[in-house]
Amino acid sequence: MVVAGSGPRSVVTTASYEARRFGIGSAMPAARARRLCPDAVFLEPDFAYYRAASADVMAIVRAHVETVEVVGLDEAYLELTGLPAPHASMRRVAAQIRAATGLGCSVGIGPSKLVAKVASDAEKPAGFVVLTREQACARFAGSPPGLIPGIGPKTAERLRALGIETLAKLAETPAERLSGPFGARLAGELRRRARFEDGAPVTEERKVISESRELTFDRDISDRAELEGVLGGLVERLCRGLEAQSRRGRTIGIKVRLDDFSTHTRSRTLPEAVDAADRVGPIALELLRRFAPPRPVRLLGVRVAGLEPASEPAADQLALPF
DNA sequence: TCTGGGGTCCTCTGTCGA
DNA sequence: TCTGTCGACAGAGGACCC
Repeated sequence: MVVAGSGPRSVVTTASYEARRFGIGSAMPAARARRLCPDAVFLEPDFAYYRAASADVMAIVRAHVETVEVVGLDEAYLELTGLPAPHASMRRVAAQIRAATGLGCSVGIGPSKLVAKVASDAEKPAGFVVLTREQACARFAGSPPGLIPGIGPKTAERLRALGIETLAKLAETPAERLSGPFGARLAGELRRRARFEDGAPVTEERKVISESRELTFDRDISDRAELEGVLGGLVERLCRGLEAQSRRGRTIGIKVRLDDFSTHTRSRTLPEAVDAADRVGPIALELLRRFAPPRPVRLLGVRVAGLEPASEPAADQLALPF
């Protein structure tokens, strides 16, 4: 089974383990997935349903653990420090999630978020892996650096070019050798992560700092008026969302992806935060007109950043005469 | 056959005021 | 009064995550 949109440019949201055996994976173009496995059952994603299921799962998790850091729809870090029997607790949580929702989950337990994350990925689906930092180092010594969250395809490729193909090799590579190509900061971070050293706390609150709406067209658009019409619709959608959440922001931005897949952003920061379409719209429009896409456009997006609660009325602010 | 949507964070560069 | 330095901020691009 493959979950993917039906449009000509849709990508795979996820795929069952049976489908993955055909080489199908997340973010792959759906057209390619169809060629790899024409007999697969293709389903349209239903994010409203996933959000509801996610809320059910997270409610169960929160009933057992005080500090929960939710990362996306299907993942969360739980602070287990202080729990009398953390392993037994997590077995109970997993069993309760399955009983209440029919959904399985993978659990990774470790001294840090990094170890826990890699442990939980190690034996999907329905894994239950407990590791110390030292055990993680030993178990994944021969694994490629890309196993570590934060080391993506680009960084992995650059490491490969340096002859670094395993986590053990990365961990023992002198900082000086890495700081040339990666800079001192990233070099240190790469070495630390390769040793599974991570002190990041489990933080309950993830503050939202931007919100956006974007759309990839079924066919590239060159017509200015058509683009401006689409932009207006995106602004309406975005601002309805912002107003519903009582959020507003100071930085208005647009995103344009051209037919050569190059991505361009333009933004402007205002003296005061806004959330209404009649404030955001004209600025987005001006940014688009000024950018004047030099090639057919494949994707158009609009974004409001520097978000703050819209609750404080402007009357609270002192008006200084100039 | 190409490559979504919604986010965060980092880096680099330019500008401006202290 | 002029100049150099530094930090904050804005803007752009890119890597990465689910």
